Order: sequence, then C-alpha cells, then structure tokens
Amino acid sequence: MKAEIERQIEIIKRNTVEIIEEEELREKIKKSLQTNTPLKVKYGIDPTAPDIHLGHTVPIKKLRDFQILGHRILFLIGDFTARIGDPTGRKETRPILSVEEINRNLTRYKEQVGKILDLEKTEFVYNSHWLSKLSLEELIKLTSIFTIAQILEREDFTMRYQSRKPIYLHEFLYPLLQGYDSYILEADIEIGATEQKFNLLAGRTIQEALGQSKQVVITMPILVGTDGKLKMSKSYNNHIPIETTPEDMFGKIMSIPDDIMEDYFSILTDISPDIYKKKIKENPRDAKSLLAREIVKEYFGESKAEEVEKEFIKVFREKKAPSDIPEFEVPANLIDEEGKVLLVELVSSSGLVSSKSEAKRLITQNAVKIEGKVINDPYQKVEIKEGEILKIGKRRFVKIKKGK
RNA sequence: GGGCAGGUGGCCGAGUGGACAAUGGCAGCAGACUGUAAAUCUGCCGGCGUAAGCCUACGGAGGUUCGAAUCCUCCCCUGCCCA
Repeated sequence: MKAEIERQIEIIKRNTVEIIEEEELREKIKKSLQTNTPLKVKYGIDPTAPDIHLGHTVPIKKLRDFQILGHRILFLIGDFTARIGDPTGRKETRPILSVEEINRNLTRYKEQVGKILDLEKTEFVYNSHWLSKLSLEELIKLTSIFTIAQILEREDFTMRYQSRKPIYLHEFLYPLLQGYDSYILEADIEIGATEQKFNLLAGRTIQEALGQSKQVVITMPILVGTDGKLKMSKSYNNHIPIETTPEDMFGKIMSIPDDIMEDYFSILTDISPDIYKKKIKENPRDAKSLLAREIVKEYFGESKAEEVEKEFIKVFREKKAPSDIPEFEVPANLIDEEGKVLLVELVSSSGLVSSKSEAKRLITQNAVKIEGKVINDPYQKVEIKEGEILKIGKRRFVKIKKGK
C-alpha cells in the first residue's frame, strides 16, 4: 500500500506549484485506500466565461490525473456568484448573468471540458443550491471566522488598497463563500491556480472552524499568455482557446515569444525537460514547432497535428498559399461593365478587414496581393478573375469568385 | 454630512480655451529582416470621403465663447481625510 500511496503522490505532485500539506494528502490517500472511498476533489469555475483556453487546462488536467487515479471530481459551478456579479479581478463591473445565460455558458463549457475530462465520471455541482439558502445568521457566523486584516492579506486586496482602488465589501465575502462550498461538499482536496491560494486556504480555515477535516490545497501554475508577459486571459487578448481550429491553435503557439517556450513545455506537455531544453538550444524554431504539434495533438489528434504543421511550414516558411482557402463572392454591384472593381472595394467587401479606412491603409502599406502581386493603389481597378487569390497581410487569404 | 483629489481612445497615462482625432507606453495591424505569426527595426493604428472636408469621441446633461477634453452650473461615479 505504501507503494501505491507514493505512486499517487508522485502523479499528483507533477506540475503543481504547492501542496498544502503534503503529509495531510498522504494521510487522506491512505485512508481512502483503507476504506476504499475515493477522495473528493473540488474545482470551482465561474460560469461567466464560456471559453476555455490553455491556461484553464492546467488545473483541469490535474483533475484528470485524479480522475484516472479513481477519485471523485466535483466540478463546482459558481452560479450563485455569477448571479450576484463577482467583482474579483480588475474589471469592476462584471456583468450579472441571468439563469439562461449561465446555462448556455455551462453547456458550452461542458463540451470543452469533455475534451479533457471523462464527463461520465465528473460530478457537476451548483453552489446556488446551498448559497441561496444561506441565512443571514449563518453568514454572519462565517464572517466572524476572519478579521479584516486577514482578508486584506489577499494580494489583490492589498494592492488595490494601496493603490486606492475600490474594494467593495461584498468582495470580502467571496473567499468565505468559496470556503463554505468546500465545507458543504466536504472536499478533501481543492485545486486552483496560484492566484486562488488565499481563497483555497479560506476553505481550510472554515472547515476547521466548523469542525471538519481540512481540505488539502493544491495550487497550479499560471500560464503566461501569447504576449509573454501577462497571464493568459481572454480579456488581455493573449489567449489560445481550445475551441478553435487546429490551424489557429498551431499558429498562436508559434507566435509565443521564444523565452516562454520552456514554460509551455513544462506546463502543457509531457516532454521531459532534458529533451525540450536540448531542442530549444539546438533550434528554437523547430522546438516551437514541436511544442505546437504536441499541444494541437492533444485536442485534435496526431494526424491532424502533423497536417497542420506541414501547412504552417508551407504558408509561413515557404510563403505559399494554403491548400484550403475560403471563397469570396464579389458582389455584382461592385463590378463594372468591363468586369473590373476598385481595389479598396474588393478588399473592404471581402470581410477580412473591419472598415474601408483599414482597407486603404493595408493597401498603401503593401499588404495586399492578388495572385502574389502587390498592388498598392487603393483606386486601381482590378479585373475579377475566378479563382484568383487575394492575400491580405501574411495570413488572410480569400479565393475570388464572381457574384451575380 | 463636510473637505480635498480624480473620471481621457481596447488598457495605462499626458494634455488644463484654438496648432487636439488628442504626446507617450502597452496591446493590435502592416512592411523589412529572420530561425517562426520569436526577437529587432520602420510605419500604421475612430469612421465616411480618390480630395477639400464632414461626422463621432475626453463620465452625463446643460451653459459661456467666434471656438471647449480644457472655463461655469447641475448630476452620476471613484479614492483619501474629517464626522
């Protein structure tokens, strides 16, 4: 049994930042084996953002480890919080969601989580079930477990307090509610990103105060976004969603700065440090390509990953047109009697640019090519020929078709 | 309730009567280069207009002025201090 405990510990520890406390975890696993009762592993999400990106996959993949080890995954949906409007984070006014919106988001969310977890074995629980029934009396009891000074210890509170940014009173309640969730679920373990540490620890404090065994807290690293600086987040527009085309995923990974490659390898792949470090040293470009292929493989399969890589090389290294280009029907009213159309009109109607000004800008910046030939006069009339390729910038292509 | 400081483009942050579609930084886009959609350098970066120009935009609503992001009035929001 000792060996089994250590085997589990080893799997669990992989890629984590911190385990509080490892000894407690060992105890819990031991007890679980003795009583043949799986551990309850809690992970909470906020159903306001339905798009999972690679950053989110880090803790979710850890859940998968637990799932494979035979433990119970309790996927906690913070629907109560979403209905009230959780202000945590820099966007002060987070929209308050209706029940319908939350449900819609959840359906999308589950589809995506299903790419990583076995949904059959994943339990989804909603904190509105118990939080909406929480009485004021109980809530006040909860608040009495903490002092203001303790709450202000949380990093983002400290920072906002120091920089004189607003902190709303109800924000103080979120860590408490999250901890209360753990108490209700009798969670053995809670997983979250490192930035969640305070809230995760609040769960321990509350469980203990209410006479329950403390959950083990496991923190996971935060993935840097494609800008290489800030954490990956949709609101920073530096994210790589998992629900996208394999081409896009591959390309986005290729666009990360070289110096965060190691992070990506270690956090997102199973390749050993010896190997990726060597590869990066030898040839960063090929190392990045390997990274991209590995990650794409996980969501789209090996053959697709290889195909996409070949395509990428073709388009960006050899600068050839991709094999699959969407068609664009040139509206007939733009075409004159001679079968010609003004270039600005062509570009702006293609749907690849957001305005006519932008179209003009791109044209004068030598970014527009027809059949590989640069045309930089926005008002040049070009002949419409079926099947010709209009290229804008490096990665926007469209095949011209005559509309009627 | 009172006093003080603020609210500017996707974000940060200058500007305090005309030269302001608004300095600068970040993000974004393009070009060059390359080892890739890395790095670096250069350019662009509200919309409409082939131009003159027009429209929209500096928390909101009015006002003063030939002219307002800038001055005045009221309102809304935030921080700090006092109660």
